[in-house]
Amino acid sequence: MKALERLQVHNIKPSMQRIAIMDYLLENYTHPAVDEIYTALFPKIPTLSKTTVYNTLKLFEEHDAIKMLTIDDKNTCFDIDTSPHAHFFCKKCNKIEDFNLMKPEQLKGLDQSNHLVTEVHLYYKGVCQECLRSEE
Amino acid sequence: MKALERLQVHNIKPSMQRIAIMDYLLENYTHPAVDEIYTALFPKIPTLSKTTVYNTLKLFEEHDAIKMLTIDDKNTCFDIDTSPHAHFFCKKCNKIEDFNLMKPEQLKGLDQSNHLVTEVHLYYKGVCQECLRSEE
DNA sequence: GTACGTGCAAAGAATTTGCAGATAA
DNA sequence: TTATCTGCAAATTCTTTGCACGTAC
Repeated sequence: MKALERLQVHNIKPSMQRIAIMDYLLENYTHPAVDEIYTALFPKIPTLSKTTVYNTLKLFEEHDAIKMLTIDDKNTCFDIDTSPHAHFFCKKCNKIEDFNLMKPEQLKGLDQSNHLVTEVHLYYKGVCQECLRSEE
Repeated sequence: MKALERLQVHNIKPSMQRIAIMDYLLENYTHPAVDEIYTALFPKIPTLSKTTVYNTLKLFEEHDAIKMLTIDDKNTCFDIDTSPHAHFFCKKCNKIEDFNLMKPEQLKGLDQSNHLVTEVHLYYKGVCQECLRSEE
């Protein structure tokens, strides 16, 4: 899917910067943080500012075009794949990879992809009962 | 389990501050962030500094006495329960609750605890194949 | 006395905000 | 025109670092 098309599908008004950022996300499945995107695009768009990257990613997320990942406590990362899937975070090189859901016996220890899995984190997000009530 | 005992089990040399912080974690299953712990303990220990809270939590984590949670991108939280379990993060009040593992049909939508689950995040952490090789 | 623990102040890094100029419908 | 988009600079927040003092064995 082309960047422009994807913006339109999610009701995001296109601009040069937005297309470039969406394009980067579509071409690079590296779950990039703000700085990676900024550094990659700056040579092509020398007027680009980090503020715009922040603004744009926030906008994309609000329109459900991307998903925010809070795996790495140093950097917020973004995923163009919004469907439910798991991730693997290497605590040494800090890279995030997509990961197939694993069977319980594969958790912890060495899995078939030869990564050493030491931690499993499962989070749900949403709105709790109390907050739902107070919204009425 | 008493705080002192838990420190000893994990080979952490006790001190007044360490006991107080461990005690707070054992008494409050709120998955507190640094600031919550600091604010709660400061009245009792007026000389306490945030640096010490940071140092202590880092030390606890290194000794596997607590687990760091990177759910909320604003605040790193800590969990005294190091066994594998799921969490629920309310995007409105920012509270983190323990959550039983849910069946797939309960994911997304309203579960039996009446929280509105809108996102499911599953992360694995560890060391990737490349980094394992370069360690040899 | 030596090693370790604590805490201040400063530095550093990630992110947000305010605002003014640029751009587009 | 009129609303929206962009980007600079400053502010804010979270976290780390350097260092000196204090404490304990």
